[in-house]
Amino acid sequence: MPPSPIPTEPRKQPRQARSRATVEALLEATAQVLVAHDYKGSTTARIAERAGVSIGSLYQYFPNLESLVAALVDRHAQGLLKVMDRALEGDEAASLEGGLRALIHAGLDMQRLDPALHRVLMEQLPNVDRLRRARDTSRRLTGLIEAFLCRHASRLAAGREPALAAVVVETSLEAVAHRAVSDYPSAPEQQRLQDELYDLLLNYLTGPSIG
Amino acid sequence: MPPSPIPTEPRKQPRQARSRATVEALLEATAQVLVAHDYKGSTTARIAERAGVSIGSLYQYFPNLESLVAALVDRHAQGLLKVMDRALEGDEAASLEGGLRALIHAGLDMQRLDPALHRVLMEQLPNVDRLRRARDTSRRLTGLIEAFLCRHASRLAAGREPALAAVVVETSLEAVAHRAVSDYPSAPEQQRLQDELYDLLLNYLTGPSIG
DNA sequence: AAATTATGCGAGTGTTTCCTCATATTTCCC
DNA sequence: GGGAAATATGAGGAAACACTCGCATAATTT
Repeated sequence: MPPSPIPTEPRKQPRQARSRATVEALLEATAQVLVAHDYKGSTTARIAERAGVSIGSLYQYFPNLESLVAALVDRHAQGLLKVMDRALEGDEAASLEGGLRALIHAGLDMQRLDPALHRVLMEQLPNVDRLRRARDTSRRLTGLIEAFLCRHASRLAAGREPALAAVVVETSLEAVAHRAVSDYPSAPEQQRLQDELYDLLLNYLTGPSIG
Repeated sequence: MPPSPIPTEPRKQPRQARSRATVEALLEATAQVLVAHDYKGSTTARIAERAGVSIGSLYQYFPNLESLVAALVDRHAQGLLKVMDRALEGDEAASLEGGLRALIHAGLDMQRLDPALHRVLMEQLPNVDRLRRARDTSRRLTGLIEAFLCRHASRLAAGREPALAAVVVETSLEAVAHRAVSDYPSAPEQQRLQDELYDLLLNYLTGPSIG
């Protein structure tokens, strides 16, 4: 039996500055508790306590725990898209090589924004939510990359389809960046992995297409 | 505050055939419940019920819920390593190209063994356990790949270090295979992604090293 | 400054969960 | 066949949980 549909719409909008601060504190506390205790250990009581707010106030703005997490996911995804968009629309992206460098830099930044939070959000959310929202941002991310590749279609290897290549690039970029940040914390190690990532993607895009 | 240390050692060994069947049923039920309800919804009562066993019996062999999941993780990891090992020790791996094909095939098989279970185990486990165990198998997987690359060191691009390359190969292989299986269920789509993956890895290993 | 609206509070309710323990049944071994 | 060891049982204690509701306080409006 798949999990039942859970309402994730916010209960009401904060109107005064005071309540906007409360909502903000709740979101921040949710992030912290999520990181500290995993999804399963994240309880409404803990979140309210961390936010310095009463349980009642929490339920004033969020109908349930899931909606709080959903709001956090949305905000985080917004940040990711902004980072990636800036990278692919900047001057550096005029050349394929420059764009790739910017892309990799952005990929690492995405992980570094709040690596622990990123991890929990990507990995631990209940599947319903996670699949819908995460896949949606992932798709939009892939779309951005595809547009970038199309702009440099002449540089791509013969037979390398931008749509498919974008999926490959996005997936391996995120995975290697993730691993670099979480498994190789030292700066020089990260730099070497970053260089390898550049080789990986550039050779793939411009190298011979065998498939 | 990081999650507290939780004992995950099995409580006692089953001696008779009957109890070995009980333990087996519990593990199988854990897998099923985990897939059906996510980690957060997986309760001891549900697992025992699914296994056709009483709660008491569950606690006879496992000190807590986490230890059950840990046992399942170990068993699954064992399977993954076996699949990968067979691929890299077979005749196909005599050439770099053949080995790569076998590697990719194994990577996809790893996902396909029990994709839903694989997913939950990879994504939803509490961090303590997950980090320790998953990272360990990941490291051993990387080790297998590194050994394979060393055997074909003469084919690698100048400056391509096997140890570092193995990390890149393992990470992107797993990520793209994961995505192929879970996002592109149709056979032809998976085949195309498989071909792209081959290009990605081969061009990376043998193509020019810019870094 | 009174009335109205927005916000904040937290003890309490009903449920779910983990896990124990006293007891019953089965298997083993002499 | 009989005693000992292994295994199975499930009611129930204790704690944790999500969420409500009646009331207090603060801000805004009139």
